[in-house]
Amino acid sequence: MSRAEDREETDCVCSVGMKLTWDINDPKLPQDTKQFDPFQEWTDGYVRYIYSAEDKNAQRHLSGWAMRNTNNHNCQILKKSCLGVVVCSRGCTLADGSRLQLRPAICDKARQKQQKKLCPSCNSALELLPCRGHSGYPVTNFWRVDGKAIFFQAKGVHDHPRPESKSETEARRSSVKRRVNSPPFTPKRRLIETQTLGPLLSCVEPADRISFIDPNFPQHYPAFQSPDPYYNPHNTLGEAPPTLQKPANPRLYMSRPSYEFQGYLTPPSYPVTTDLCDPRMTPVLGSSSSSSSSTSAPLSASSSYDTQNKPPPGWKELLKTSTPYGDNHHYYSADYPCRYPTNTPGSPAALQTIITTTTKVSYQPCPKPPTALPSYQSCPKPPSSLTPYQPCPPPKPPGLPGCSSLLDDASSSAYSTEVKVTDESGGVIKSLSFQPEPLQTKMERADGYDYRYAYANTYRYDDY
DNA sequence: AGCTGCGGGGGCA
DNA sequence: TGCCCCCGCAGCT
Repeated sequence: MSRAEDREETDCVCSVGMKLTWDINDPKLPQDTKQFDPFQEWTDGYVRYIYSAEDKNAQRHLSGWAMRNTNNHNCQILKKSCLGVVVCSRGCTLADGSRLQLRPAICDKARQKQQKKLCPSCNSALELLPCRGHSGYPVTNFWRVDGKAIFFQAKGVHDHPRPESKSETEARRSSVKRRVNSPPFTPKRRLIETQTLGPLLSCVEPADRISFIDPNFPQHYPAFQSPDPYYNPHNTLGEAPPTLQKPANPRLYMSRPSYEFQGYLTPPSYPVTTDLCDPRMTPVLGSSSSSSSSTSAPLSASSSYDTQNKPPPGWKELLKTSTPYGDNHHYYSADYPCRYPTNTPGSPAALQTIITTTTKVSYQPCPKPPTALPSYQSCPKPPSSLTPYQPCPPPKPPGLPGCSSLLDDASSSAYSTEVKVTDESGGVIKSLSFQPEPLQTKMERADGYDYRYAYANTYRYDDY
């Protein structure tokens, strides 16, 4: 795809990065950037963002998607490609029709190890749904540091559900650790806990999955709408409905409660961070979100990634003929190879609250980014002059680095939401604040842009 | 152990 | 030539 096409596709979106015309490969990127985009964890589609070089998440090239480094032989541009998502090969469902959506391990070895494990629910093999959202290839993200800005460009539309976010995976891991280090709890207690924190797994009825490839499938995939509010692991908060009416979480009926996966299934003190990082709920994680490294879920896919990652023959042709991106409404193509459905926005069920935590919604402007903070350029270069792309170790700026800027009129009116997740003793485990997605996504949605997966957080915006 | 980034290298169009 | 991918390595957490 040419740069002009990219621009044409994305110019309708009004992030700071989209307002300006540039391409990650341009010799010179915009230098007069005075405003930056708030960090977007769940980017999707052909989008561009310009982050502040002070943004820690941007510095770490963070993404909710499982992105692995891809060598593009360009040391100035860091390229990452999406690994997809790990699901149960049988599409097994729990009582509520939920299904696993695990984060593939980034490390090849870890991923292979992950693939050897079984579904904690049905014991069947797990499957890695590779991402083929970019002309049959994985969605790619590009990062480039230039001046005081970090330029981000994404190419492709994820054709699979979201895996666990990095923060989720880390939280689960730490939850497992806590569980290991703490006295075992009874199933009864787990019931309470799950009812309180909600499920972390997402799923779709197998039938839905089958119908997913139905060319007649509606653009918004209502058929995939799960009646269960717990459908998506990300709908931990924003998608939360006003009530807590919900039967016991199906995870309670996992056949192997002692499975190592249980920490993932029923974390007693799981920090609800998932969709607080949703681009539609632009996170303001700041330094506290400096998740060092996430890990893959302790599950595996039955099929080889490498095999699946190979675009099937005729894929490109299919995509070309369907021109899924031609009109910037890629999801509307009947031929678009969406392989995995999710529920639909607007679903009342999807709006159900699943965490009973201290949720405070405050309306407050995002502070302007500090102006005199160290930039990438100020960092000592490595010995090798051939590696210009060397993000500095995260500085320790004051204030809220994650809320580094105001986008425009739209974003300036944005407000942040702070969520405090408390443990059983009432202590705050994690306190996060986040913002609704920037205007960009709003406009996308106005175009019917991103309803594919109907991540419950999407609803939040509408609720606003 | 796993994440991350870098770099060499092969295949393909 | 550009893009894709795989692989190994090293540093870090």
